Amino acid sequence: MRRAAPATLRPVTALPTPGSRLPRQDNRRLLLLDAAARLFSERGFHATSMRDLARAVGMLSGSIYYHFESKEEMLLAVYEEGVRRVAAAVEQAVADQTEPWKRLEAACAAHLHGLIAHRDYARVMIQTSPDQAGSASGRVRELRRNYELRFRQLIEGLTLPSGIDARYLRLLLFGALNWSQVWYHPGGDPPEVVARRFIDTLRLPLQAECSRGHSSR
Amino acid sequence: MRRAAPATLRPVTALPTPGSRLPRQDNRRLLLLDAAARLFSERGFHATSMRDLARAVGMLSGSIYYHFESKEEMLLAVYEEGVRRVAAAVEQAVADQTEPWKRLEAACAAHLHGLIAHRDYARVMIQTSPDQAGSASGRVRELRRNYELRFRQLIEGLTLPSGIDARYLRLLLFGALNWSQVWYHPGGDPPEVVARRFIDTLRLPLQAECSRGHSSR
Amino acid sequence: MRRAAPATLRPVTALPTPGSRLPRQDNRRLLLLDAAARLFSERGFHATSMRDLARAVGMLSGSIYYHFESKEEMLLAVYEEGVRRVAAAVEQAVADQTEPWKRLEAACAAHLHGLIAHRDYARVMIQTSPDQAGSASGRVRELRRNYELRFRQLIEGLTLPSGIDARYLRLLLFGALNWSQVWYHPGGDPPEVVARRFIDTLRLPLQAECSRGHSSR
Amino acid sequence: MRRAAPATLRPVTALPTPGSRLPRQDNRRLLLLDAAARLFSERGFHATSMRDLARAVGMLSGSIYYHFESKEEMLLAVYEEGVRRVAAAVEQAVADQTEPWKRLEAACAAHLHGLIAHRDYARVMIQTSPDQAGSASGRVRELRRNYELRFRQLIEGLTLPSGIDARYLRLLLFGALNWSQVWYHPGGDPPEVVARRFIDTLRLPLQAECSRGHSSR
DNA sequence: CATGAATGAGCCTTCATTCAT
DNA sequence: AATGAATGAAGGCTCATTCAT
Repeated sequence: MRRAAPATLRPVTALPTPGSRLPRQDNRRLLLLDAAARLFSERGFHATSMRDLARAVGMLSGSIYYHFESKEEMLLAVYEEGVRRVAAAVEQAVADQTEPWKRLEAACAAHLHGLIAHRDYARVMIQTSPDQAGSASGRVRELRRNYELRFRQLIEGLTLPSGIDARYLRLLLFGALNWSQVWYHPGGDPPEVVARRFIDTLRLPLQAECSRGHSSR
Repeated sequence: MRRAAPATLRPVTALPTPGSRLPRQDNRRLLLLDAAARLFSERGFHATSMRDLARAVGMLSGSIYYHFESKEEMLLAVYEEGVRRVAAAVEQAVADQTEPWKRLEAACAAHLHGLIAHRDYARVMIQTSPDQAGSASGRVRELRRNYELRFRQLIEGLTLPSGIDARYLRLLLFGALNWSQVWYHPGGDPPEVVARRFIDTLRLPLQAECSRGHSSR
Repeated sequence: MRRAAPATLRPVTALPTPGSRLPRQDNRRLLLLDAAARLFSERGFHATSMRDLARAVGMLSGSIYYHFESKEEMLLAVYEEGVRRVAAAVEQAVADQTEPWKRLEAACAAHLHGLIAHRDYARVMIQTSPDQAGSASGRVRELRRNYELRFRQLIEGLTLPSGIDARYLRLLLFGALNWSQVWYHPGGDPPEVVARRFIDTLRLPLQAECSRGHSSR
Repeated sequence: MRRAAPATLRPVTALPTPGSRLPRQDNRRLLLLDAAARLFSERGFHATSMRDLARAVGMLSGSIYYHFESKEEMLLAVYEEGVRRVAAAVEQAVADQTEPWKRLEAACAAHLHGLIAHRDYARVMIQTSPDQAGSASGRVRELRRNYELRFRQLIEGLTLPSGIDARYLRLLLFGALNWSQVWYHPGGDPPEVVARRFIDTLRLPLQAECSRGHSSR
């Protein structure tokens, strides 16, 4: 390999099928990506040095540059991998449902589950604001918007009582979900439960209100 | 080190009592604190250098050490000032109300308003996780807990329908409010409106549900 | 001093008048410049590290950056100082003469003397081609052209026999003079002698030819 | 290290003898040598990396080491090839002439022509001073002296007017010729013209002076 | 012949911090 | 209160080179 293609184009999470000969092609890049996700999420991007990253995978700092062009490229790769993983889970979860509230709940659960299951990647994804991503800020902004679009669509699919603004519902929900990274710690309720509680807090009353609103008119 | 009294013990934002003269002594410290809040919030703590801070107030980097013991002390000072400002606003807003939902709404509005009015300080406050605060991590954790306690109390004062968990309601709300820093930009709805929308999304249905629950029993 | 002004604007070579209080203001910058001239000329720009330079004046590599913005700025400063010194000597030498060939000879002697007396600066000046000066290439080109202009003028002042091209005479002479850095070593003929020999090789016959040409026509 | 036969012992530029096949063995070495000549001459030895060289011929940096033992060996090989090419041309040009001034003129023209025709090699040759050639400094010095010897002999063959020093004539001429690399650019006068102009500037008057000197004695 | 992957030293530069003045 | 000058460690990155495959 002359220059590593962007992570997102490869099935990075695909486990090698047992008998396959897909050797360890690029396992170091993956190792590095995992280390980067972990250290960036724990200490922050700027507080993590290339030497830290190298040490974490047992190589020398210069060797990283065989796999990544720069530290910033690593950040972007982590970010993209994070988005990729969570978005894929959400997409799949939504596909199994048809009822709008169920779809939203499934998406929330998958999103939350993703934030927790891929905690390192997700924290980088959430904490890296476009402004701080340097030359990758455009790409980061694009990835963010794309991902949010999914939730926008799901919420637009709901029937809401008058007086409830879909935009604020989305912001409320999205904020609440993402903030979970601040307080969630393994050992608490599993993500599915958290998601259901959140949705219940909003859905039951909203749906009720909505039905009453309809029937009373 | 020369002098540098502890930042947190002084009422740095206190307006001069009518007859007093502005405490000339330390207007540079305030300038520095503002610059730190702004730069830390824009670029992040690690991406801001002491030279940047010095340049922002027109001094040389070494001179900062007359006012602050270290860069980390500056971070903590910004953090504390942020908490101080927002907490004071919330406390005052709550004091004006007696009805539980009104109290919560007022607190949310004040919190949101604080996040926006003191944007620089608040962003530092929200983005600085205890883990990343180095030796100040204990103090940061303490400040966070204290502040959250206020919201915990306000929510415990509500009468909620069965099936709605107070804790998740708090997490939902708190997350939603704090996440506003990601999407809020001046020129959109003013904080009072945002707060009302958020509360409405939750309160009206919840209250209704709750009343029905009460009346049907 | 906040940021060092370019070397050429200051009377860097002026010895402090005995009683003056001009302290040692910036003596480190001068020391560094001398070291840079020496090392750049001995080993070449790229083969000299900032650590080498720092060691040569007894400081640490980072400290250099208080005096110079970058390594390239040092190169340019050496180059400019070299041009400044040699050009000043040439200018003064020319001023003492009126007869065209004498003026040229004086200029050559001063140029050669300059190359030898300020050997380190001059070698940097001669070996640094604009292409290799990076972002300073424009400035280098400009300095070169300015300096050459002086010789162009001096040669245009000569009366030459037909068939002798002033341009090639200039190139011949200028090349011969500058090439002296390759072969000159202290202990050989002093620069004045070298200059006289060069000029004699060209002048006597050219002048003779020229007179004959005139008289025979 | 793998193999890398010494560069200098092979007639690298030899055209294939009519019936022979092009020595397929080492066309990559030639390619590399050309690339090295070009890049070393354009950017300088230290500013050219092995990666640059590898990229220029479409291989990876490690692969160079099959053809050359080290970067310095490449420099020496370019240097030697440069000397070889120019010296061969000079030798052949001189062989065609018998009259001393004609021989010198032919040598100058061939030298100049060589500097221009093999510009990349020649610039490396001229810019690489023995001091900067590291462990190859001895070899470089030897090559330089040998080449200069030819010109020394040609000039000693001239009859010069008294007062003209053969040594300074040589230095003048050699410097002037070599300096052409600084100012020569393709599109100007062809090398033959430049050489004739230079020689004319010196010869005609010198010869005239000399004849007069002879006839008047 | 060449590659892929790594090494380890070294590069230029920036950093937070110190301290005499 | 602040500056000028420096420190020493660390930063991201590039380098020539190696070597199993």
